[in-house]
Amino acid sequence: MSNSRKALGGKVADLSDPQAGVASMVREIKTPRTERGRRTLRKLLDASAIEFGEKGFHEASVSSITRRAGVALGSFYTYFDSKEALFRALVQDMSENVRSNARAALAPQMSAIEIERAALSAFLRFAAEHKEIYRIIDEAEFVDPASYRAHYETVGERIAARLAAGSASGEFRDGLGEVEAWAIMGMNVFVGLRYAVWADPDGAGDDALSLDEVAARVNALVASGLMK
Amino acid sequence: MSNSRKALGGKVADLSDPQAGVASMVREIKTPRTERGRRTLRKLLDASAIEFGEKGFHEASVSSITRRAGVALGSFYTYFDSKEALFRALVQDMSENVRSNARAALAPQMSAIEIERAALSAFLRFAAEHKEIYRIIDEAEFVDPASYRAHYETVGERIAARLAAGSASGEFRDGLGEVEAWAIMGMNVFVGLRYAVWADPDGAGDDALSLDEVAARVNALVASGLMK
DNA sequence: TTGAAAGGTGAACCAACTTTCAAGTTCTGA
DNA sequence: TCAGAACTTGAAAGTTGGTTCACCTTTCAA
Repeated sequence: MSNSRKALGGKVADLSDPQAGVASMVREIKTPRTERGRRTLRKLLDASAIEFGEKGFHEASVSSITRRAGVALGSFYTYFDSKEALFRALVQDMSENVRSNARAALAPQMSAIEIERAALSAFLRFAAEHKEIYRIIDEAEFVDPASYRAHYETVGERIAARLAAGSASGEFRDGLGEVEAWAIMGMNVFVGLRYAVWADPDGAGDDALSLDEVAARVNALVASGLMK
Repeated sequence: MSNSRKALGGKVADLSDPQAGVASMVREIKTPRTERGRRTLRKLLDASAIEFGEKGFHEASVSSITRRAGVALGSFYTYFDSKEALFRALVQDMSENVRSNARAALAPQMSAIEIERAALSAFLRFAAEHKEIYRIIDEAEFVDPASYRAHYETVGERIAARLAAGSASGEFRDGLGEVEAWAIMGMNVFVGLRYAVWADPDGAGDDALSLDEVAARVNALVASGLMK
C-alpha cells in the first residue's frame, strides 16, 4: 500500500543544514535522504524563489516552477505537500534572511543612532539585491497571514529593543516603545520600496540618490525630526 | 446580432455622479441607463468591497459576489468586463476615499506640525472604520500594480507638498523632500496597520492606546526625533 | 399601447491548474 | 551483488471558477 513516495521523512526542521545560500529554508519540507534528493530540492527552491518573485503566488504555477528547475512535475510533490507549503517555507526563509542581514551590519561599539542608520543602510542594500522579498513577504498577507504578521511583529520587537537600549544608554529620550518602533519600521520599509525596489528617481537618472544618502536623510529625520 | 447586452454605455467616467457613499467608483464601468441599473450596480459594488476585503482578490469569487448582492451571476457582466475591472475600480475608489478623508481633516489655520498630526489621526480613524482598505490596496500590488504605485506616489507627493509648505512658513527646517515624505507615509501606514487594523494591543485590553494617543506619539517623533 | 432597448437569469462551457498515480530508474547498505 | 528504499516521471484525473450565451422580463419614450 504505502509506496516509496511516502517514505521521505516528515516535515522536520533540518538542524544541521550545512549549505549556505537558500539556507534554512529546509523547514516544513520533506527532507531528502540522498544527495540527489537534496540537489533536486535545492533546484526547486531556487526556481520557486525566482518564479514567485517574478509572478507572485497566484500567477506562478507548479508546472512552471518544475520546468524552470528542470525536473518532472510529479517530483514537486515528493518534496512539498502543496504549492502553499512551499510558499510558506519561502516566506519564513526570506524573513530570516532580512533579519540576519540587518544583524550582521551592526557593530556593538556603534552609537544608538548610528545603529539605526546602519540597519537601514544594510536593509536598503539587501532590498536592492533581492527585490523579490517585497513581493514575497507582501503577498504573504494573503497567502499566509500568520507568517506575515509574525514577520513584522518580530522585526518590530527587535527595533523596540534597540530603542530601549538607546534610552538606557542615555542617547535617546525616554518613553520610546512599540509605537515608535513601528513608525521606524514603516519608514524603512517604505523608503526601501521607493528607493531600493522601484529605484528610478523619477525622471532623470544622474541626480539619483544613493541608498546611503537616503539612509542618511531618514536617519536625520529619526534623530531630530522636522522642526527647526 | 448585437443583442441588448452590448448596449450599455462604454467605460466612461461619470462626471455628474450625484450620490455619496461608494461615490466616484463609477469609472471604468459600463454606466447604467436606468434607475434599476444603478441600484444593481451599487449592490454589486458594495458586495464586492465586502467580499474582497474579507477574502482578498483570488479567494473572492464572482459568483459569491453576485450571491451576496442578490443578483444573478450573469448580471455581473452587464456592468463589468471582468473580475479584474471591478477590482481596479474599487482600488481607485478606495485610494480617492483615503485622500479625501485626509483632506477633510485639515484646517488651514493649523500649524504645519499640527497638520501632520491631524492627517495621521484622521487616517487612523478611517483605517479603523474601513479595515478593508489595507487588504484591497495592498493586493493591488499584485492585481493592478499601476494603481498601487499611483496610489502611493500620489499620497507621497501630497505629503511632500505639506512639508514644503512647512519649510516655507519657517516651521520646518529646509531640505525636506521626497525622502522625508515617503518616510512619513511609511510611518503612517505601518502604525495604521498595527493600531487601527490589527487593533488589540498585544495581551491585555485596557492599557490599549487610543488612536489619538498613537497619533500624538508618532507626531512627537516626527517633530523632534529620538534624541534627548 | 407598444416595441425596442435595458436589464436579468443561470446552466453550461472551458481553460487553467493542482494533485494523484502507477510504473519506471537510480542509489545505497549489507 | 542485489533487494528495497529513494527518487523520477508525465499522463490524466479532478477542481475550480471566470466568462458566455440564448432567452426572459422590465422599463420607457413616442
